[in-house]
Amino acid sequence: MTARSATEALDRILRLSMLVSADLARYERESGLTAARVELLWRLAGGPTTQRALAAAMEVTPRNVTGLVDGLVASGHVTREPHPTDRRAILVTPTALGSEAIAGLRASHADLARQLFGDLGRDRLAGFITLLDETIARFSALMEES
Amino acid sequence: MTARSATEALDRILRLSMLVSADLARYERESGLTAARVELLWRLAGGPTTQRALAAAMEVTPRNVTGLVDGLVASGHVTREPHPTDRRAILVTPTALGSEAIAGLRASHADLARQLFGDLGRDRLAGFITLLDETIARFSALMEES
DNA sequence: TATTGTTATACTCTATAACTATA
DNA sequence: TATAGTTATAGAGTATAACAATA
Repeated sequence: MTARSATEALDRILRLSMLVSADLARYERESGLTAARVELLWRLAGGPTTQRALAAAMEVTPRNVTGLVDGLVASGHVTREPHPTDRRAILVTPTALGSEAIAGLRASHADLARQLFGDLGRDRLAGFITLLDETIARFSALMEES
Repeated sequence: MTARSATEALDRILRLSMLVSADLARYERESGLTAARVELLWRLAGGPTTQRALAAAMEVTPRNVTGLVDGLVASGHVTREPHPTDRRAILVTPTALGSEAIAGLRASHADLARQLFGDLGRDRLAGFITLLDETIARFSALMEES
């Protein structure tokens, strides 16, 4: 049995990241949405949201959100509604089409999880999640250092 | 002990993907290169390459490669050299600066792997790699279906 | 005829800076 | 004075289509 190296593990993580990206790209093609617009829609799941809050959540400039919302308004996924108490602000609000897209995202996510891990077995799944959590914790700590 | 769900595992994978992206973004800031240019440089590790081959490898249009190479020529990372036998073709060739950047990428990769998995222990590391390989295999199969 | 790379054009995401309307 | 959003401007990545030079 060959000893496995740390680099081999990192290579696997990178490969999985690429697969996740490819899967997202597939969803984009099918839905006609782009990654940034999907992310914005995803963040509307909790209800109508101001552009300022979206910019903060997405870690992007307010100007950028203006453009993304323009696109989603044009495609019919959201509308700009007046804020009930603050006349400066706008509530980005999903339309029926937008809500359907969000529901589709959730369903697609759950389906992928089932197909990837549905047959894994309880104990191995728990062990895998533990290892992933440890990796995430170390990675996060490294990112915060720099 | 709570039963862990497939969705929890997929959420971890997505979180790790985001961390990988963030780490790449950090490298971009430090090096002054962009993700697409880093990927192109990375693919020059095997030696000078035609733009056509780069476009095929990166799954991107030839026109796009023209722009990326323009940028890397301007930053001094590569030069365009004539192909020895095909006068239509160009060999994108790393400069000393470009080769240094590629070496830096490799070093940074190895360092990250050591910091993430260096203390994991032989058996747990081997088990983790096995789980990751299984996940990659299932994911790849799913992507090829669609 | 087919291939390599470029020019022309266009769309999206991203950023900074200046500005308007409102708080 | 501070905040929410827009206009103006710019750069990077991406794409298609038409074209020149070469194979």
